[in-house]
Amino acid sequence: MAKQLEKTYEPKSVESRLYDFWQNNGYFHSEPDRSKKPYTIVMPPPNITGKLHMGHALDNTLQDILIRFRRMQGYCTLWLPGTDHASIATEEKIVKALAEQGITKEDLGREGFLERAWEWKKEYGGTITSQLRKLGSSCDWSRERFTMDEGCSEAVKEVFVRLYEKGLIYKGEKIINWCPHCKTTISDAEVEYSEQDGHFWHLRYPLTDGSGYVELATTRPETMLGDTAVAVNPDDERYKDIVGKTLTLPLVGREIPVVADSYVDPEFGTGVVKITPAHDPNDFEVGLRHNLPIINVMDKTAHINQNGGKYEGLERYEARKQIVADLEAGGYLVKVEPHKHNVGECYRCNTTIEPWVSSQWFVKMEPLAKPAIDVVRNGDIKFIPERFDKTYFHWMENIRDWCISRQLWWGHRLPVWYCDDCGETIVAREEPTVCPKCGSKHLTQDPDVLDTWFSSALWPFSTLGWPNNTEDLDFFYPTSTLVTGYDIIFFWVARMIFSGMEHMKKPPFDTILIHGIIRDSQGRKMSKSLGNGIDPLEEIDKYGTDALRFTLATGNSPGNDMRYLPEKAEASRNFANKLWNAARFVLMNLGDDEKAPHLPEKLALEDKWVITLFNNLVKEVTENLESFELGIAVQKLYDFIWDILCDWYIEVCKVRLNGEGEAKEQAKAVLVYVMSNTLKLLHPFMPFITEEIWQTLPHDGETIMLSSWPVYDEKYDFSADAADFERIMAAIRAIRNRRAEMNVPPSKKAEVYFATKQIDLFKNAGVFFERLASASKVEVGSEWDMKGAVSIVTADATIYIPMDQLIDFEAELARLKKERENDLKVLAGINAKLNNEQFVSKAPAAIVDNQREAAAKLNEKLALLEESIKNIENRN
RNA sequence: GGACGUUUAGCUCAGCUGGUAGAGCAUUCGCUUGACGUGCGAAGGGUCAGCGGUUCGAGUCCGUUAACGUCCACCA
Repeated sequence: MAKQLEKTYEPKSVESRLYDFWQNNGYFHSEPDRSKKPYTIVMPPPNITGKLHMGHALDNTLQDILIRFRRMQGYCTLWLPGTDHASIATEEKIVKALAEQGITKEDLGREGFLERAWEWKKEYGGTITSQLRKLGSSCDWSRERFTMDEGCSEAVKEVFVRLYEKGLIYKGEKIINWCPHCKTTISDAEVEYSEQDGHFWHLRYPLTDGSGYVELATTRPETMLGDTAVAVNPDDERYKDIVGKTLTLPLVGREIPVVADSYVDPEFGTGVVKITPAHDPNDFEVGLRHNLPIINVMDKTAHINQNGGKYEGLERYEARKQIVADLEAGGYLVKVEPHKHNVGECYRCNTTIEPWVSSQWFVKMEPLAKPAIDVVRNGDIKFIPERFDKTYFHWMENIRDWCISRQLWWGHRLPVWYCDDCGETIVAREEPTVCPKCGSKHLTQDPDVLDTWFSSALWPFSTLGWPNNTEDLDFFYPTSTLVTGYDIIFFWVARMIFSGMEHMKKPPFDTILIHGIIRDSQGRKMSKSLGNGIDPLEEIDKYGTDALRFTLATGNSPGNDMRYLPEKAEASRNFANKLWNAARFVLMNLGDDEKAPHLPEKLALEDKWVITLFNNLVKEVTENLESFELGIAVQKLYDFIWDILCDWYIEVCKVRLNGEGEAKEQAKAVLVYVMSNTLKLLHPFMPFITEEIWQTLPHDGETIMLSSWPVYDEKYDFSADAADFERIMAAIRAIRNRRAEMNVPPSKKAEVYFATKQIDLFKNAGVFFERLASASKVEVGSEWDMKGAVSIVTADATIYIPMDQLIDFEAELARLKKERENDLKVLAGINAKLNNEQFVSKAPAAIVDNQREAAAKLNEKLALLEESIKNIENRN
């Protein structure tokens, strides 16, 4: 015996050792190799604040499967890893940590704070990447990048300056989404809407001339402090007379005009809308059209500011209470109704967003969106599944300018300076020393940083060296496949596409493989607040990395969510163990000096059968992987390994392995060949166990991960032999089936007689019936007179087992009749088709032939069945 | 208000370009068959949500209805 494996597979003793082996030998590393085609994946960079969760596990498992597959296929593969600085999330974490020490970030100052932040990054930023290693991720760690490293920062600056110079980045006084908790702007994409129970406060605003009042309704009464008009629809007859008049704003006393604007829906409410340009996006638009003043009544923590008069200093909801009370006291409140409405919240902290007018930096989207739409529309970039292109188009076609400035410290600072003397704005790659306009040396850099997604949008090329013309960039860009969840299509995917088109003039990737999210066993989203998250590292600890990966890949189809059930991981663990034991069996039968996997000259029938199936498997799995049907591929591997290889092939091989001589050598060779090549197919999914086994089997090369991917070969298609072996299998199954029905234990052997036209085939298979169908003796002839024996009818033979005493003849008769009834039903169906001229003339010939054959076989079988029934009925 | 997704065995889910349904788990029966009880052999269980259509033929294509879910949207 050459080598021995433990009885059960122990992932822990294998995984870290093999990962180190791969890494230390540089197997993950990649250099441009012009003799090969490139296959590139850039890893969606996890946040440095992150801890590995199921989403990461799925995302990276899928990427690793694709990369390992292509690497074995002979591509020059690069999987480029990295992390994201996650501006808001990280800053918040550090602020919290500081708070525990009683320090605010202002105490430290910008410099001091950033120093802390970098220290924090150094300490915790590597957590997630070390966890990714536990998953077996075969990325090129020597190329690990960080969105705020020198190169990425240079790319960010370059992009900012270029877009500014093209007029695609501008500064503007606009209404933006303000998070009073994070104290920064966020982009439209970062606002999440949720329906909430609120109120409709009906107010009356008196006309200044004393001729009455108008009634209107609002969900946010506190914003009235900033009202600068009231609007009605220009076609609304009811209010024709008051357009142009002024109202006196209650509590404030300001005179505000009544304006006519088609934005107002006369059917809704009273048809009158209060206009607060500073605190509502629609009102802001109306304000622009009518030249209304913008009165900002809130500060950045959503407290009323000095423009709010006596309400100054009140928090917005406190102010709401006060104002409603005062309105009521003043007779301005008509009524209050309950009202459900959509409230925008910050996607990071869930604080209600305050629309706010302020001066911010924007990316002009329309010119960028167009090429990004085209490249998906013309098929140069494909979503898998396709349906996500609809989502993408809808978003891209309706996109508004992207607010990119953030009032934070952790992130890429805007490369923008202002002249203290003349107010000139200077946008430059390098810090300017003098104002180009007035020559002043007093320049101040804009304090804001950029939206985190601004840098990740550049990820596919900034990580390859852009803006420099590097060899990497030239070879590996455009990248190949982007693997990510549908939840960040807008945040990230869309922005990478327009960035790639704008700066590289080429799409950043050709395929976007979209996956869903992993839910808990009840179908709920895993979340911190629910505490229902499942830690992938714990699952790895329990079942092994391969089992987790296998679980995530199985039964998962692109774009769809998936529930994580521990039972699935257990099943995967069992599968790994099954494979392990199959390998143990093979090894047990090998000598010390086995040759590398090869096929012998002479092959037995069962060899041809398994080789044919394996050859087909190679073809199918390869096709599935190439078309991103990973779940289907892994299912086929599971079925092949468990059902074909273990349950059948190994079992029939035992016959030869227990003997000696050439037959034994053949069986060994085929076993090693099939096993070792199957391991290759499985390797992308279960990298550790396959490597561990492959190494103990005879092999060429250092590692399975660099071995060559099996290729379909026509000369290994022995379909006819395979079909013959299937006839034997069918007979074995039929015998087992009948014995089970009759409750005969396997230990009770019995003689078996075959009446068949294929005498040689069944004669040669005699040993299989002895081994797998509890036969004590096998006789084959063209017919047998076996009255009283149990008879079993298959398409190719009638099988008699003389176990008279075990038979309940009545039950047996009933069973046979039921079988006959079933077969007749099926036959009737087939005949109906064959008698249908339409079917015969219109269906493909192969299908028709197939049905004719099936009918002929059934007829034969029915004749045999009929005979068996008669035999029992006439037994005396 | 739009758009999309899901609805297949008790549970969780596969099912690619249409040819009379599959897996895992669960259930029932039998098994120390020298790789594996994390196993072996066998069984039961589905009008593929409803209706209509296209087709020789539909879980698979089209329309429609219902339930659930997701995303998008400026109705104060």
